Amino acid sequence: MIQEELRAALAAAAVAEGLVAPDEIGLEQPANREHGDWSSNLALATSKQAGSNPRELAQKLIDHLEQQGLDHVDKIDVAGPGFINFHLRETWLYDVLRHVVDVGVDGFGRNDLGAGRKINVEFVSVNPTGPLHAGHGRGAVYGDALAALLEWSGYEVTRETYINDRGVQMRTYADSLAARKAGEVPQEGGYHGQYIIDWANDMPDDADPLEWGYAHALADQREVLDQLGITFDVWFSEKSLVDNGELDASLDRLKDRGMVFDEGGATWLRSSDLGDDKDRVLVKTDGEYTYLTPDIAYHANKFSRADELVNVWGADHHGYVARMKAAMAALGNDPDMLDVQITQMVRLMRDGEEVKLSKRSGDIVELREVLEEVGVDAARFTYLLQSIDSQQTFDLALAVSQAKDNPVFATQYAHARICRVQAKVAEAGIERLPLADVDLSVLTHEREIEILRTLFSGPDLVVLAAKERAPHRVVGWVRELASAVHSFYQNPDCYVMGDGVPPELTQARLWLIEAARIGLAAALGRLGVSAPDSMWSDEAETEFA
RNA sequence: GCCCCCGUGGCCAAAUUGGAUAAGGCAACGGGCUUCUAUCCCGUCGACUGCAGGUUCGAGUCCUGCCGGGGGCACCA
Repeated sequence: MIQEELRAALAAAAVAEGLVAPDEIGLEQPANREHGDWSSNLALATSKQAGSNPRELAQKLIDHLEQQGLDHVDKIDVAGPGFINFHLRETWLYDVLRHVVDVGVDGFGRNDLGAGRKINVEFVSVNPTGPLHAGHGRGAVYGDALAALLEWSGYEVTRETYINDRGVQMRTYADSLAARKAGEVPQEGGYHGQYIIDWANDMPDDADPLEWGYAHALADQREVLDQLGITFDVWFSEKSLVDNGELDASLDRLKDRGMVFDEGGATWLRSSDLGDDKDRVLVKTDGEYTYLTPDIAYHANKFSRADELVNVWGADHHGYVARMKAAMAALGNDPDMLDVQITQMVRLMRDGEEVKLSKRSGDIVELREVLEEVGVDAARFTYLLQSIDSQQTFDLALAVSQAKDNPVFATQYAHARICRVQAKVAEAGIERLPLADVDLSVLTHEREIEILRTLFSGPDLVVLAAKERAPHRVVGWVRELASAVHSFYQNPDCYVMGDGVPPELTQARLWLIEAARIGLAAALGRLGVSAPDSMWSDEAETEFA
């Protein structure tokens, strides 16, 4: 593609000028179009070693570049402090269009960043002691979208969740169910939610509260995750690690490596030697393990199956990161291969009012209720709108509104509009000719060029988003593409067919919107959001007509 | 007290990970459109990027110290 050619040309120019070119030559698409289509900071980055001022150096480099007779390049100039700006002919964007059509929805954005490395993405991982809440939805959708993004980028991905199916919380939960079943109030520190009362009512008299409660909670969580379109490759049981001796084995390994000591009747991990603020208890004085201990065995297990680990944790677990990394280092794993992503909190709003409690139960709002109110597409898209580093406001009313300020609607609508135009054109008996037979050089309108430029930036953005573990960047991109499509669609000078639109232009525009459709469908698909052919059901359509 | 995240026009926010003149949306103001099936399109107004230093050719972005908001600091999970 064009940027490789330009990079190679810049590298050659640097050599010709007697400079050592940086490993990665800076080349980007400037925000301001007056600065050309591509811009390099090569002269700025090397002016020191050249011992000359950046603008003069840039001009010398340009002299070398101009001798190379580069494809698509119209002119090259120096700007600002010493940027080298390439102004291209539109022909390079027609190559972009052909490429997008060639790779299609499945191939668009696909890249080899991961080079087949195995990566394990662990998310959700909540106690099987109750339903998933609205807040859990963010981590769930983020983890799933991140996994898809990594698959897109050439990783071999395992989607995994960890079930804390043993220990104090499970017993407390079972006791709370039993208490409600007996018509009593759960003890201090027990589970007091409305759902415990409901579930206790459903529990058969002869059921074991621990087993029944576990199965019920798990089934409940799984049902909602299924609705959300999230499927795990592995549901990993904490209990299994204890039962099969893996936990003791990892504890022994820590002891053998001298990372453990006894004090005050408890067993401690020397985590303070490895970056944690303090040492941590592994085995309590009562002989019970802390939460950390099986989790260490679990992470060791994951490292035996994958090259890299990603954990998606809620903000309330951030204090736990340092000790887990320390534990991995203590076991001889590379703590840098454990990447913990912390999701900040979600505030639910409806029409400007904060929603704290469930309408149905009066408890915390369940994820199920969010899905019922806004649907899967809107829920997924909305959860993914912002970086997980910042707190989120999720407006339920906005997520279902059919207006352009609803990002989900606007984005899906762009896809639907393209489909409607394609259908309309087909109905008119106009057939789309093979791309090779179509002259794309008639695509010169600003709106057309904007779509092509956005499409071009997609694949690079996918790589960046995968590196940053930031699916919201893909959301931002697809919104931008949708916006470019709407502007094109709305502009009377850009009609695909109709009076005054020459057949050649119709043909070129049909391919243009098909390329845009591919970009939209590819990105939405990876985010787990549908790309509809129409925004309105058949009934509504009839009504409107 | 210590740790993590955030702080960008009146409000919600983006910024190619250190680039040029800091996107876009809401609201306000001024025009226009009624379509290839949909509540739109174009323009104007509005920002010492929380504060103070530092590094750099260049800082919203990196470093230090403050201020403000949220979350966390268990032999709970």
